Amino acid sequence: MSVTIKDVARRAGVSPSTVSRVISKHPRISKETAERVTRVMEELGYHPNSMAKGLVSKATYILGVILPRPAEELFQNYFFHEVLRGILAQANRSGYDLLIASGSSESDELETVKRLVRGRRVDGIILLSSKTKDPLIHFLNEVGFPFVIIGRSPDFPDAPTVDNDNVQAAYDATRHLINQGHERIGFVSGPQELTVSQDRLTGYRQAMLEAGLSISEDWIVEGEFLQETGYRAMSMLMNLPERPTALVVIDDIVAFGVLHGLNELGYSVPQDMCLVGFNNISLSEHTSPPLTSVDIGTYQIGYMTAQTLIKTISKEPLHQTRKIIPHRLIVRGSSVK
Amino acid sequence: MSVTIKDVARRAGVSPSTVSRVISKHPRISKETAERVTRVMEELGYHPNSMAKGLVSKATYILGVILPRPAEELFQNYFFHEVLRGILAQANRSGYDLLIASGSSESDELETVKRLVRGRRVDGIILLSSKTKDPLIHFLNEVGFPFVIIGRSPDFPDAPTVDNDNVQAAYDATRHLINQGHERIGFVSGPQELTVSQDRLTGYRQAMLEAGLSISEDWIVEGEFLQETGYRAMSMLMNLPERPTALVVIDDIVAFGVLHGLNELGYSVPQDMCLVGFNNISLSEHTSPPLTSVDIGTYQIGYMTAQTLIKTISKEPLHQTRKIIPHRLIVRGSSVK
DNA sequence: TCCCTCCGTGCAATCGTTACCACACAAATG
DNA sequence: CATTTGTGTGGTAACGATTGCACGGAGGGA
Repeated sequence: MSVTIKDVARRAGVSPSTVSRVISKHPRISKETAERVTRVMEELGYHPNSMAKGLVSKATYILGVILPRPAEELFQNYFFHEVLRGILAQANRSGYDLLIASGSSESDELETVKRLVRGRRVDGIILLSSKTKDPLIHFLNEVGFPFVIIGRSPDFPDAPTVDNDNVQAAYDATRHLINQGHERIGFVSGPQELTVSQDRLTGYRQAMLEAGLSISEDWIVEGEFLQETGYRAMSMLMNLPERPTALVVIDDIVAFGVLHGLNELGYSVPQDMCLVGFNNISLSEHTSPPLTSVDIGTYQIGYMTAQTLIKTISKEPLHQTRKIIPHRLIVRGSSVK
Repeated sequence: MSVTIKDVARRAGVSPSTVSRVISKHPRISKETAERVTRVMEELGYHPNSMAKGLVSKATYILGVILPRPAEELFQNYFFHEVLRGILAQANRSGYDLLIASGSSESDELETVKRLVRGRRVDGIILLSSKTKDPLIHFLNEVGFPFVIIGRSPDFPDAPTVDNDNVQAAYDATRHLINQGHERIGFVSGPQELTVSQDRLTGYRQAMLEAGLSISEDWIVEGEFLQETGYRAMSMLMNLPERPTALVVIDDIVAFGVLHGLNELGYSVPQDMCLVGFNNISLSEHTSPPLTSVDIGTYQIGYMTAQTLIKTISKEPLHQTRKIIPHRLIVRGSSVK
């Protein structure tokens, strides 16, 4: 049916082994033969059968990406998309394809990963979210399969990860608000079990403590990565007797919800409330007022993750198992009067 | 190394053929054997090697998704993401995985597709964008490889596609504005070569014509799927001597740019300008004012596309090669005074 | 009782590559 | 000139599954 290595061999007047050697650039092949074979391959439109190749070489040149489950409602659209672009770019550069998968429940997800690993469908796995007590990490760690986590996992300190210094990032964001003269600063968080929520909350507390400012626990609202969370948080916070004058918000999307709610109630940003978000998604530049946000180098996270995974697969030593991508506070209208 | 069908066979006291038959639910296998083998498979944590399987069966159970090139700057983040979720859901339900790929240039992209097809890396391909004179469609059509286009391709009317009735959708959006009493209505478009731009423009013109309203060509601005386009279009349109009082905007993202620009210049929506967008992304509910938008059933598009492709792969006849997903106008504050 | 049919299972070829081993021949060494 | 070293290539056995063919035994009909 389709053109195989044998067809090329016959047409070029050599053996299949020789063709295989030409493809893998074996040193002991004569220049003339190599050229002739290459020409024939192009003539016939030959491409090696990936499965035959994979069967013998035990490599698929596919990286698996496990998406967070939509069911958990913590699907960070915009963040995820940028990360994926970064992963894809680096994977392609290194000759890898990307297989994306998800599960509809935790056990389903684990089953999927087992299938991918045991069925040799991918050479390595990228986990896009990291929570504490993650059974996926546990499994991958146990069977010794190459994987990289985006974020960090306190339960498996040796697992390779790519992450921001989220504590420092939140510290910087909070510090920025303190520098503007704010004393009552609130924090709108994501789901507790995610390390990113925990870390940013820590950074916020640190900055407040260091500045000698006290935190009312009413100022800390937990939710999900959705505008609804921001909207709801806003109405709770604005009804407090002693309400904050500024907010650090876990994600720009959530901050949009806050902004919208404030607008609706006739409050003005930054006069009545200052806002700082995270992720610096492209829309943040185009709200009214534009949103101050911590740029966490989302694309670069993806890029670096793929690179780390590929190194792990080819058994190159990693000089550091925990890579930190630098962040940068982008100050815009939502936080300066 | 890893557990194979032979290990299972040995442990269960049967031949590898029998194990294979148990897996594929061959009818002529005794119930007892089937149960015993199944138990052993679970005990050993056996998963069939996907490449050995694929080599002989000539099926990979992988669908390829070709992303639009970022270089073209027509990467519709939010649209794409929802579609992908739909594709993924349906693919998983049918036992398929998803491989995503893109190219950095047109020829690179074609090369990637050739590699996927000829190298038997995927069983079928989904094209996420459809433009006129698309070399990918030409190639896939020529070699007779299963594929489905999201959108439509005027050059290949027989190719299976999943699409909206974009002419009608834009007609409805425009009609809605006309019903509100507007007479000078503008249109902010995406790249000309995309069929979606062409179709929506057609629908807009149709509605205007039918209502006996004349269109000034100054009211039609072409750009890309970016906020910048909206921002720029807005400033051009507001400087016209006879400026429109309402706009149909090709995508919500672009409409955000318009909205932001208007806010910045102190114009108010909907008093000074009414807006209708497309795609009804989740943020549209949370702008100030909330954005009226045509919901095109993005998730369902993905879902249906995967379903159609899988049918094509298994050579089931399609009762219709061109599937239309219904749209729905969601009226919000940006278009009613 | 004999033959035919059907059921459950094993044997062996096959899918398209890779990689080890062998071999012919040329060049270099003593 | 004999021997070693090296170069370019072919033959063949894997890799881990599927599948057509064959075969022994049980059951049913004549």
